[in-house]
Amino acid sequence: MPELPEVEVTRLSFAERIQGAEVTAVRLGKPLRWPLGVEPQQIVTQRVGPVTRRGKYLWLPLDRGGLLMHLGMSGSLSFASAPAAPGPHDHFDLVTARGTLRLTDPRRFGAVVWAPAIDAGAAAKLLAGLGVEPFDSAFTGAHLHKALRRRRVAIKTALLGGDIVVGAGNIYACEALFEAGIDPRTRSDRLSRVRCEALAEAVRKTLGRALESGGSTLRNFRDAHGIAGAFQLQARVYGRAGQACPRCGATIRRTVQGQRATFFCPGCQRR
DNA sequence: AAGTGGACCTGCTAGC
DNA sequence: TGCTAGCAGGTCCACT
Repeated sequence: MPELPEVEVTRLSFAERIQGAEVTAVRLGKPLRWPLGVEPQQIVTQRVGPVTRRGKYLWLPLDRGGLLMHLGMSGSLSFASAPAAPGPHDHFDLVTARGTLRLTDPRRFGAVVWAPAIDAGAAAKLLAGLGVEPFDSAFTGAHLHKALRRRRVAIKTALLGGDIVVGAGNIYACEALFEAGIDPRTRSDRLSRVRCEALAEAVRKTLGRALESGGSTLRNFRDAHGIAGAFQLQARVYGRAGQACPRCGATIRRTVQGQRATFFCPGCQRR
């Protein structure tokens, strides 16, 4: 589910309200991807600081460390002052005086992990190796071109890797490549500098538009207020195999790369 | 170093 | 109507 826009929309929807709140209880459901890494009791009485995002991870700082959270494929966070009784897919509650932050995640690929600091322990390990932020000034066509020079994998696969630029998952990688007019099967090291400039711009534009739309809701994504996203309605290739390309009218195709579905227009996306 | 495939887990849908 | 195969927004890890 959640790619960078969904994670950022989620962050914006509860960060201000939870900041400064004291943790009064922690409730764990079924195991998530990794163990919490601390006794829940150790978190109680700590205060929540400003929530930040790195790639698709959220960092929730506490007085003596913090929690690194990931929504996996099917996770979402809610923040409510009077939460319902936990359901079968509610696997983490951070109860505070201001409300309860709850991770709901049917597939349990998500995670909540304690670390003494964002650059220490488990957090450091998980965040190491992430690429640049797409909205950072360091993310340029030149950066992309330099990184892609040593890669022979298809550009779609390279974008999804997250070690060059973070944030574009399967939907937005497909959409950005469409935006840039690049065939997703193009070998990374064959992309010219000019096309890398176009791609960097397309990634920013695509993620930016999704952010403005509140993210994409394919199945169950909601922000912490329970609001669904709307970007999926403006997706131009993702999930549209067999339909006409909105730009050139050719039939959109579906293929598989690295065990993930890829959607593209054979008419206006070139190698 | 870079690339590949498998692993994690559950729910929904299309098709028989 | 009921069962089953296939698919889903991520990413870590082991292995070549």
